[in-house]
Amino acid sequence: MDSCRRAAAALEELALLSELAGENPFKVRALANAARAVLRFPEDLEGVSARGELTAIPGIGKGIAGLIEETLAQGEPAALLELRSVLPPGLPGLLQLTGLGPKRVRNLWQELGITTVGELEYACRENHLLTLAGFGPATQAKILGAIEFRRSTSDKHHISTGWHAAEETLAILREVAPDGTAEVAGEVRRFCEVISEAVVVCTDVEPAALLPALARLLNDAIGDGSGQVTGRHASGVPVRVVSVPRGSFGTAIVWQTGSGRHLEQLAARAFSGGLVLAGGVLSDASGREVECPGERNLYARIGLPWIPPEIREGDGEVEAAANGILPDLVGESDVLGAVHVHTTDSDGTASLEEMAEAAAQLGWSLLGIADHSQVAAYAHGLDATRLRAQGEAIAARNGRGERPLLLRGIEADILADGALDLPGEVPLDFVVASVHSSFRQSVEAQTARLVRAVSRGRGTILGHPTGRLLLAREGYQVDLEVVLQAAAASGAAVEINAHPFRLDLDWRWVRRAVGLGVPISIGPDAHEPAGLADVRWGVGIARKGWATAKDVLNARPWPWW
DNA sequence: GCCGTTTTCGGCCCGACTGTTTTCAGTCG
Repeated sequence: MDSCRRAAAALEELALLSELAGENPFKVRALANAARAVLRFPEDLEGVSARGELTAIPGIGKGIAGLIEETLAQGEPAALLELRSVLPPGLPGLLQLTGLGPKRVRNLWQELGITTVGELEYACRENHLLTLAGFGPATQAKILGAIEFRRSTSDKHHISTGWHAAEETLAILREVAPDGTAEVAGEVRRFCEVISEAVVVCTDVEPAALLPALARLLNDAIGDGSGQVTGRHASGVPVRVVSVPRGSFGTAIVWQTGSGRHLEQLAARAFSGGLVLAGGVLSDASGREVECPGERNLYARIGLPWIPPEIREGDGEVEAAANGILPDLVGESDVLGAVHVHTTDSDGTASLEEMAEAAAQLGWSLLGIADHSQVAAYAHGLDATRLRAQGEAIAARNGRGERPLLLRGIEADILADGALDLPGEVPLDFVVASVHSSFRQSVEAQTARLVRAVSRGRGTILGHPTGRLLLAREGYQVDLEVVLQAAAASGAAVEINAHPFRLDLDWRWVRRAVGLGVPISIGPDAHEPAGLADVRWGVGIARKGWATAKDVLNARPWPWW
């Protein structure tokens, strides 16, 4: 499989650079298609190549087969090296900015010599872009805004990135101190959608061994001499490791996990009980440390039950804990399955059967299939005929009594007039109403479209209700309060789209939805079998929003079945 | 660059939106 990934990476970069070089767009697409085709190819390419059967793979012809052979033989095709030497290395970075595509990047480079984000920003501030045909003041301002947005978010990371950095750090700590304790803390443990660092607390690590061990994983790792090491994971996430004595672990991990407000409230309770909680240490009146080897010890010392990390935001949880009314949060084991799953019928990489099989392996009893609707032609969206055929395949499978039970759904775009792109009169169990993010209308117009989609009522799930930071562009903004009210009135659900690169529902809105009785639907937006596990981000955010099992659509029988 | 028995040439992914135009190019999903 490694050969597939290498070939796909080479073809993908070739497609990107060819596009910047102004190649025939159809050739560019052929390269990109081929990259996808080999990535999802189930067999190692070395053998296929040896048998001379590369061109049997759909999307691979003589030309691209040659490129793949070059990649297998010498690492990278000559054409890629050639393009890299011709194009400035900063150009692909410019493409990352919203509003800049290959044509404009190429124009900026050739006409103004701009090859880096820094040069582009300078040119915007000096009004140089106005001299280019097709560039006006609005475009220049938009580009400047995109640069500023990127800068303001460059130190923010999606939780999945932080999660992986933390897990790799944990693995190293467990290796160097097999008898010690090491746990994730901080924003990752609180399940913040967007994190700025990954924190791990550990015990029993030889102080002299800590830095060298972590330096294997982290760039620019430095120790502060008191057991704390900081560095940067390859993904860009800053990592901080705090090493403490066993007796201090409970206090330390509470201190490193809670938000500032949560800790303030804990400190206030400690103080009223004659204790001092400060600087990650709990002390008695005489200033002596009160040992707490586990979190429960600390909470118990200040008269509280253990509080789940996800809700340690200082948002009422301390009071609820004191009154014994903490919610019994939904857990991964409560989830019966997932909705919003794609197959090869649209832009997924696995068939209906393969996705169902992967869901069965997770022990799920239901799986909601939601391929794209016809307007999403870029994703090979389904028209009425193909949707009906898929529905029949689903009914046939369900008829054989196989598990999981498959639900017939569709991810339908909300069209410009607010209607859903539903292909004809095809029986469906549910609809994911998905906001087309290229629709950048006023807040009122966007909100009205969502309200109209949600008002279809039961069986409707509102997908992409809002962008969190990673997608927070103007066009996504809607008045969620109005939309949630409409959902509450009509019985529709609101989806936490838990795609690994975005979470489309801020936990504060999850909590509001729970308050209004609007069901939360957890959609992994999985395009491949492994993606089904991404439902964990949805569960985490649901927990963070104080959702219990009864609040989550996927954790209970659907009322409209 | 890939594909195809109605095609070996002429298609290939469509619709909405924005900003720049004054009929359309570029971007996005």
